Amino acid sequence: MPVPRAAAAGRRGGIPEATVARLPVYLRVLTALAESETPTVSSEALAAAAGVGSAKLRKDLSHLGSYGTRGVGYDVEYLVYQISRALGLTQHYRVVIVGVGNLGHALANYAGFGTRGFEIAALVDADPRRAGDRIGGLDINPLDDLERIVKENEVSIGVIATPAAAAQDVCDRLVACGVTSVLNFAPTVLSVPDTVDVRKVDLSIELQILAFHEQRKSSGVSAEPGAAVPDAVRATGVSA
Amino acid sequence: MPVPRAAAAGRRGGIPEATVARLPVYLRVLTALAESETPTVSSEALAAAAGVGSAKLRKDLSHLGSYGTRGVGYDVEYLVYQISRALGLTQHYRVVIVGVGNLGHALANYAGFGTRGFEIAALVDADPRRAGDRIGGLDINPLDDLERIVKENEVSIGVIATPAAAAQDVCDRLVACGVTSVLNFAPTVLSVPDTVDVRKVDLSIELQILAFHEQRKSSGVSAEPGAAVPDAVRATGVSA
DNA sequence: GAGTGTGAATAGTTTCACAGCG
DNA sequence: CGCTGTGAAACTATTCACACTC
Repeated sequence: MPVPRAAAAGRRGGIPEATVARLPVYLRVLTALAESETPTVSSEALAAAAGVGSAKLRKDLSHLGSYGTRGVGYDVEYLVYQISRALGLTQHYRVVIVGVGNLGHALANYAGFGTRGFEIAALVDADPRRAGDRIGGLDINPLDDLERIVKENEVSIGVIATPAAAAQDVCDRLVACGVTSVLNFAPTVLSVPDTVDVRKVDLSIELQILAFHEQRKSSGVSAEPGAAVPDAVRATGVSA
Repeated sequence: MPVPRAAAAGRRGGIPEATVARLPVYLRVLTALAESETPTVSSEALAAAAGVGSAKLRKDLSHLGSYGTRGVGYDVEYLVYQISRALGLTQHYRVVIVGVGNLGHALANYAGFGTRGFEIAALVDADPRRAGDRIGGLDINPLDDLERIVKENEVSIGVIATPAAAAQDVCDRLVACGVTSVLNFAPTVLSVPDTVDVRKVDLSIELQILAFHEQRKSSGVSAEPGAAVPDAVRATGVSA
């Protein structure tokens, strides 16, 4: 079924999404190993520390290139560098956090933020009473200054930690002044042009997913009895 | 076509993970619709509001049963009920939050927590100076009381918001006293028996994933032949 | 006519298993 | 030998397109 459609495998940029999502985990483990001066790791050991299977790990790394040594494993330092590079962490990204409530506060203080390639350019909040306060060494700016801040600092990533009702508006403003990646903590679906990437982090969704599995454990796993309605409807086609 | 081998003919609990992860989004949109007293929605409208394609939405809902009406759409109230039930939200879950730093503080105040089937049974922190403080109407308990609290309240979900160094230990203790679902905010891979579900929420991983895509935008995206970088989008849907 | 529900086609991901290098 | 790198197989998920119901 030809019509190969050039999957761009192997070529630059052809790293599968699922792999990209795991690279940061490997990177974290490798960084810890580097600090304890471990020179090399096997796929087996690295995979165990990252909580994945070794075959998956090797396949993931194979998308970056051939950086292991057969019979030995991977050089820790070198692999740290290669993964950082693949993720684009050799560049610098400036971030603006909008909304300095409890969550924004937590984010502003989050140490891992500054560590690798990310820099908080500014904190912004709609509440004028908060403007001028400092958190983690950073001033809080009024929302009106958002556009100026983004442009002056060449911010490329916006973090939205506002209430749900404000999120789309803030997002539109960020996008309008050139932000191309958004991390959304507000419980809303944001709509953006498809040149912009949005990732969402949503506590209540995570809890609900856990609830689903939790429920399944407590009720006999065999069937799904449902509450009051006979739901066995599963009309799986007519199966002839 | 290779031999199919004995596939999942049995169809057990049968809702795909990917679907489970989206149901909470649909539920949120539907809840909003219910509040604005909209009686029915089409898959098209609901999908748009949830940010997915309509075919995907219909397929997702079809795993719960046949709850739509052809030519009309879905009854909002009824669908809210069916999704809630499928997710196990008709049951009640008690949650303990361990670690009341900035993030734990934010979580404790998170309104969405109490809303649907979840109840924060207790807050726990290792710092004895914090014990006795109250946040959002809840006392902070010393870490030593963790086991007692979990058992007395029949906690089934543990939320870990401690520093990375403490996370595995806290997790082990939670698991030892019967917690079967864990939501981990600490930047570590937790290891648990496979009877326990862990979901992780990790800010720096999300940022790194965004960085990857960001990098790809700024460097000439050489690998993509057909799709240029049409930027008419720059001006769309914004103003404000 | 409008819009759901679903087989079939396609795309993406994980797992297997082993060839081959150090 | 041990361990990486990788085709091929198995599985999971998305998209298409249309029969069928209201």
